[in-house]
Order: sequence, then C-alpha cells, then structure tokens
Amino acid sequence: MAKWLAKSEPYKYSWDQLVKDGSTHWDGVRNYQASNNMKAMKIGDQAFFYHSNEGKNIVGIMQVCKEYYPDPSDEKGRFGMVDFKAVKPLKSPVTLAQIKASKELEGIALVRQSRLSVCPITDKEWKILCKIGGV
DNA sequence: GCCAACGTTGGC
DNA sequence: GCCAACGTTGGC
Repeated sequence: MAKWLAKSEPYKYSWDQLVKDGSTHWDGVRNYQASNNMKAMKIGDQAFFYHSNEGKNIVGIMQVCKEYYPDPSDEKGRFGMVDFKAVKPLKSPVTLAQIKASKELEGIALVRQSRLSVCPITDKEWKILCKIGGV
C-alpha cells in the first residue's frame, strides 16, 4: 500500500473543510508529476494532508476513495484527480520545521521538491511522521 | 529538439 | 512582499 502527501493552501481548501465534507475531489492539480502520482494511487492508499503557505504543517490523514479520473475543471482535459476522504487528524500537527530538523527525514520528497503538490512518502517516512504526530 | 522568457509555487 | 526553484511555452 503506497503512501502519499498532498498539499493544499488552507484558504483554498483546509483540513477542517475536508472533515466537514467527509470527502473531496482533489481537483486543480496542473502539474504532470503530481498528476502522475495521483494516477498511481489505489483505493485505500493513505495520504497526509499538508497545509502550505499558512501553517506549513501536516494536519491529518486521508484515504483514497476514488481512483484517478479526469478533472472536469481542466478545460484542456490533460489532468485528472482522485477523491480523498478524511481518516483522522494528527494529535499534534507536524511542522515543516520539525521535518527539516529530523535527520531521519532528510531526503523526503516534500523538502527535496518543495513545489510538487502531490508527492510520495516512503513507509519509513510515514512511520516517523505518524510517531511525531502522535498517531 | 533546444533554450530563453515567462509564470507559478511556496518558504521565508 | 520577495525571491529561488522549477515547470511550461513558444520561437527558432
């Protein structure tokens, strides 16, 4: 089972909103690498929800509930999206500063490719982040 | 198919 | 608000 991390700016779509909605379409991705990552997602894969810009922290865990399909908001029809549902929040959100400070997490895609909005997480990184986050 | 110009993301 | 990193576009 693969693990992922997806970013959203809280003012656009926040974790609280996802919890309220139950699930959401992860639309608006306009980057091939990010889109390809979503294409590789399978039902049941888990992903961290990361707040970019404001917060800069991982706040929750979500799960893929619908696999890759075309994003209707992309009029050129090039990009797709998946659906996520909220699983649970982290007891304590993990900040970017904490991630950068961790020796074990150096090399994490989130830091290495800071502009990639959907990135893979290794099992090892997942475990460490869960531990720091108290889940 | 290369590369310069330009646009966007996201941390600081 | 600035700027570095990097993806995309378009001329050649």
